[in-house]
Amino acid sequence: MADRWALAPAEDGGVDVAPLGPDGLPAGPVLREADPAEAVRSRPGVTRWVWRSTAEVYPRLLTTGVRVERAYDIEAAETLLLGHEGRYGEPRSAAAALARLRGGPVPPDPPQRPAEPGAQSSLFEPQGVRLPLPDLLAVYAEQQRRTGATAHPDRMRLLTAAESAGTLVAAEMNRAGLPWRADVHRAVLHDLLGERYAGGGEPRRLAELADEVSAAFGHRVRPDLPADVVKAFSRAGIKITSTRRWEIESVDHPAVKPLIEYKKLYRIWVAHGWSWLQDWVRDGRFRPEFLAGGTVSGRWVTNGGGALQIPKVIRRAAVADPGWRLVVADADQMEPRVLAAISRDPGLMEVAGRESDLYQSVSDRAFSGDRAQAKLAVLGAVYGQTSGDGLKNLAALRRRFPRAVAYVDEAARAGEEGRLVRTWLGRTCPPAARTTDDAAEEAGIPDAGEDATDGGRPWVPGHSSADARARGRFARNFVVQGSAADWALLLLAALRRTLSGMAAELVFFQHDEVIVHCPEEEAETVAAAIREAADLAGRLTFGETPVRFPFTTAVVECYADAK
DNA sequence: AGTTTCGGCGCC
DNA sequence: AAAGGGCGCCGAAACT
Repeated sequence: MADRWALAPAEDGGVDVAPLGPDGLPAGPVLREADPAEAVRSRPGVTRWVWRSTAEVYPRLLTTGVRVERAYDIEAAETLLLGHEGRYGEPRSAAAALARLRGGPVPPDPPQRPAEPGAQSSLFEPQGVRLPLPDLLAVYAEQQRRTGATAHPDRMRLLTAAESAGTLVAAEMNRAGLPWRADVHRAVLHDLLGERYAGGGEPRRLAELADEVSAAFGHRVRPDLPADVVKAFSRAGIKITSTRRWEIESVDHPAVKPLIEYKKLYRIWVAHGWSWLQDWVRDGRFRPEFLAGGTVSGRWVTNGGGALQIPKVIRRAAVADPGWRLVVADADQMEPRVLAAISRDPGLMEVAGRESDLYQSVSDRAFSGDRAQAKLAVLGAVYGQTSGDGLKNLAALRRRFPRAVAYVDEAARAGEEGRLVRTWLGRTCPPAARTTDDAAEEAGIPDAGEDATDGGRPWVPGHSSADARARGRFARNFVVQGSAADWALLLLAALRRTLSGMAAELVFFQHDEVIVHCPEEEAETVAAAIREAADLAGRLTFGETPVRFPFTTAVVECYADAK
């Protein structure tokens, strides 16, 4: 039996399936199956299912307990391929890809569905435009051809496979949910915010803090209204341009302390308070909807629930089931390790080849042991800091790690000039909006796989506009953040494979952090599996380099105890 | 009245 | 010490 099959839902609730040959072309007749789950279950030898969209097919399979080993998500691949071809903005549905292939009118992508609190059903609504299997196969064959036409077909194949694996993990995590104790959450809220008053107004503690702020100003001020606060400070003879915390903190006024406390608690109340609990927690699970590849950099997003922004104090409510544990693992100093791997800077690779604290090692070499300065310098280089101490420290970083800094400088320059910038595997940063004439004269695309350095000559944002500089910072950050996202996908894929025979489940993923929910006796195996997956992902993503990707792993009952 | 943008802050 | 990159979320403000 072919190890690769294609699958497309049919209009009668069944599915069409067809075997594919090694070349990706159909290797047998299209078969109609009445039961989608049975169609998959009865073909255990299939190692990769090719389908339009994991979100269309997989949630339903999971409800019947059917999992697949690998997938190829045609629409995820289309997004990556269009980006790589410099065609960001073109519709990326399979139907659009077919229209481009056949020369018909290209349908626009359907509008994104907004988040619906608690609507698990949304996972089972048809998403996007269904395509008959033969059409799907035509699009797939064309994608294979386009993949082969990229500068590094092997990397692009790895990227589309990794992104597809990500869609499987996301669907499985959406189904599993993060173990969540509503009673603990309520206790935390009561502890922080006090009693709720009838009528849905502010809880007691917020009302008290608002009164304190008003008392400090000598008149009624609503701390949740920035305009009100700016006006109140102005009346008190203090000029502020915003009510951001860092700006207010430097002000000497008795209203500052209760105001900052108010803002902190207000945030928890509106974003992760009682209504959040009502909306997003059911049956002991927090169920956000993870969306793999939701951003151009490849980072995931969640639809609803703010799952990637859970405040630390609220993590107290994420508690393993009785007899189970949470294995919480986050990558140590991911950004500089990724920068070392993509820039191939010898000094930084050597430092990143150790598992010990990388910022400490960098500071020993370039900052006389001042770890905080070293960290700021590295993050400043990655984020494109333009002023302050970070800039000064950047010079020290550049002296010791010239190739690493030159690498992000070159990405920034390319971004400013509107050229395409790619991650190591070929995920591509959208260039600034420009005319098709501009696009036509594109040449010399910098590629993470090429030597992109220029001898370490500092790059300075010269006479470019503020807009161009912003694009430069975006591109500078993209090569690191995007390559990190690529690596994280490979990590998830490897970990998912290891866990497939166990009771353990991946339940959370946040850029450089994973949580696995597992029986206590599996915890150490899981922790080891994460470490192995991280190193495997490093080798697969970036090739053979000395760079290591260590994790800090904690086996806990409660998420809040992990750090 | 309904929709979009803004300000601010949470996480990485 | 200063205010760089990404995202989502909420209510208020600013619109149509």
